[in-house]
Amino acid sequence: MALPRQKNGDGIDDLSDSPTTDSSINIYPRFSTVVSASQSVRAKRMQVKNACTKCQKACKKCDPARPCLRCVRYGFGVEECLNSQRKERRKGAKRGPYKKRNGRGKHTAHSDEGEPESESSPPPGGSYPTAPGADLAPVAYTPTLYAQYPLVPSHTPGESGYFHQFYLTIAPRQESEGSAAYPPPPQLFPTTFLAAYPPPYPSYVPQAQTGPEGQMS
DNA sequence: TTTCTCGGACAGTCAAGCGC
DNA sequence: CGCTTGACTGTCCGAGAAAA
Repeated sequence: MALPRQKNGDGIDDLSDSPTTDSSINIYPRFSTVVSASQSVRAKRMQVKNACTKCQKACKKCDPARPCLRCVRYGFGVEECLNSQRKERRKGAKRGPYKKRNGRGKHTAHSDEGEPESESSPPPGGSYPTAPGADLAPVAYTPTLYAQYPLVPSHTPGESGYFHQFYLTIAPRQESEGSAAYPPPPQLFPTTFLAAYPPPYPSYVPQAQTGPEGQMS
């Protein structure tokens, strides 16, 4: 990476760093492509477009909300959780002649080898498959539930705020299929999140699948 | 044991170059 | 002029170090 690092980081760690964190639960997405438990291939990593200055300095995962979850965890407010500034791109750099590749196709910088673009890639909006066997599924929070939490103000002028989004990573299945074989449900949120947004929460009622995506408006 | 630091892999962006 | 390529820049994983 190209950023100059400063020794006096903000001293903040990532939510998922601690070895005590239940690794079967992520409160925001890490990888865009869902990989079944039987596959050992790692999915493509997701990145936010613009990390906040705190996460950037600490080289830690950020999320689009402001304050981001990491800042929420450490008690930073909107005033401190600021978008980092991006450098202007250099123009006029000369390049040598292009090497020809075998075969044609869409942008192949990252997909030359391996299977072709599969339908399992989420659409640009960031929806996740909910088909049986999927390891990552959106929690079907209703607007009612979202309304329990503070609206995250948008930094884009004219754009209204939005809610934090949460996704659950389902733990790998046991060998023996069947509902009885699932381990007991893990704690839904890390204690740090619970401290920031204490219960009670309305109980989650699974909704009938009406489409490929969870219901959220 | 927990928190912090940071090297480097990975991902996204976009202008130069290419070919129709 | 649209598509491809690859340089450039940002994000953040994950391992090791430091602190409590």
